[in-house]
Amino acid sequence: MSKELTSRAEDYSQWYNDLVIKGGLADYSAVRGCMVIKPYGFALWENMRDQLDRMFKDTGHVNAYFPLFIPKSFLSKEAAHVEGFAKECAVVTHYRLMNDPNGKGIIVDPDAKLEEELIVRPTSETIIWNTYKDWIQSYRDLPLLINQWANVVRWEMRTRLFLRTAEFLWQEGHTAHATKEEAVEEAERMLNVYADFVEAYMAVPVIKGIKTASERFAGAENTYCIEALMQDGKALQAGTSHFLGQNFAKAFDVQFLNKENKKEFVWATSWGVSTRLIGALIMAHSDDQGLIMPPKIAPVQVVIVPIYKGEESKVPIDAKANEIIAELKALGISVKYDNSDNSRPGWKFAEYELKGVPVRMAMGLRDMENKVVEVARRDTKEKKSMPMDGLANNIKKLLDDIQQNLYNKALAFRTENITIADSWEDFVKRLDNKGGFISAHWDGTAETEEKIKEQTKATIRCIPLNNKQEAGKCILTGNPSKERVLFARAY
RNA sequence: CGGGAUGUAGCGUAGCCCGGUUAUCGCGCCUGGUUUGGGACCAGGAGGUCGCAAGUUCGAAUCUUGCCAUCCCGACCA
Repeated sequence: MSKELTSRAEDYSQWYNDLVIKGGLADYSAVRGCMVIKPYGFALWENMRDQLDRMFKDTGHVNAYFPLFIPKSFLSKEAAHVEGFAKECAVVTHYRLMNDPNGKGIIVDPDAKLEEELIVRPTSETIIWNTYKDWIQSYRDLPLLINQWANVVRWEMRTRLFLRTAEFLWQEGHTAHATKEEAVEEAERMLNVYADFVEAYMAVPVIKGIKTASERFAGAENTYCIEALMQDGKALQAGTSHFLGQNFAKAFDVQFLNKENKKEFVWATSWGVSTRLIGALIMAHSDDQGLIMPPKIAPVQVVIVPIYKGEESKVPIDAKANEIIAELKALGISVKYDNSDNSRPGWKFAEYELKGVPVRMAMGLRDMENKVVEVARRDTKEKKSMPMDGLANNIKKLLDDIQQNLYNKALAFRTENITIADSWEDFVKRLDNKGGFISAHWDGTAETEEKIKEQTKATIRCIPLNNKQEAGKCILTGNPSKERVLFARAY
């Protein structure tokens, strides 16, 4: 394995790919546009998933599972929805293979054509609402608060590890409510859950907002989102929560009897975050030495590297290490003890830095005599000796400190990179110079939004929640505007 | 689907322009030994349809044509 990562300044996407691959998270697979998530990357995803799942359950949701395949006719029931997803669907047309009569391997059996094609889900609204029709009759059946952890397929033209793969893992919540107010409240609640998770666990600050009509989810009445800023100045949509109105209820005829014994269509939400969050994590924190994992979701929080001098010193070092490991584990800290003999300490140091393990401890006979260990933190690369006495508690504090420091650093970066533009020239200059979020006036029309996108590649990332109302002039057209919106180039 | 590039051992590569013994080097891997405080060293060893297919030639990794695949930049998108 090559030791150096490509410098960020040189080629950001190469740097990103190196981080993912050399950091041991994932790799390209034999299938175009799909990736293999390696054990280290999957452990990270599991930590994120488990925490999110707890938060969903704390807000009253339960998990279920719906089919991978969606009959083609389901997808077309909601007009905007099919319009949005039709271009990127994988379609199952046959159910059997056969030997090629010409002896050239195996072919699709032409006699095994499906009556109705099946779509591999790009999202599950349709199959779920088709099911909800059977589950909902009365107001007593509401609200219905269900989440599923699943994989989905979107046949993208161009893919990027974690950020945009043909298949990805995610969770999708689908809820049904008796009133519009309740549904809106739910969509906002889940947006807050996402924001809390990303900020508190991933240490990535986000901006909560709503999408403009043209950036809205296909079939939604309103799309809430959290937007994060990456180190190259581009924005990343980290999660979305949709108020679906009664669109899907009407498309799938899901009605309930209210207390007055009158039929009403139910109100819906859906919300999701995906393995893309891992991409956000990488691009928000990593440096030229490799990944940096926030302690709260790091697959390994502490790695201990023993320093041997000859076979006989292994015994006492191993013994002491095991004591320390037991103390750390008692505090719920995940530890890896790497006493493998096939690589030397220096190699291990570099390797765990590449993988982003928050805290590294090195311990040799010298340290044992002095009753200390060498502790190095990944975020600042600061090294110091810490006494064995009270070590576990001090490491716990250190992990908290690293978590906080990562967040502060990312927040400072983002604050620095939200700027205001009041003229078109300034707007374009800021985009080209350092990127970031640019707060500017917009006349509110889709046409202007489109023109800005064409000319600058910048899109409106969101209209921040509780946005300050302020009269101004549109950056492009000069038409009146009542508030600023956030523009950025995005992934 | 447009523009660019690349395909040689598990990974990274040299050789290609100008055809010529047994295809280069590094990492990794295997065996033995010495080592271990920032990517160790010595000795020995295994590993190759040079992306695929045709063609030119006495002879092709190298030249020609076609195909395939991948990556990067666009369009599309979470």
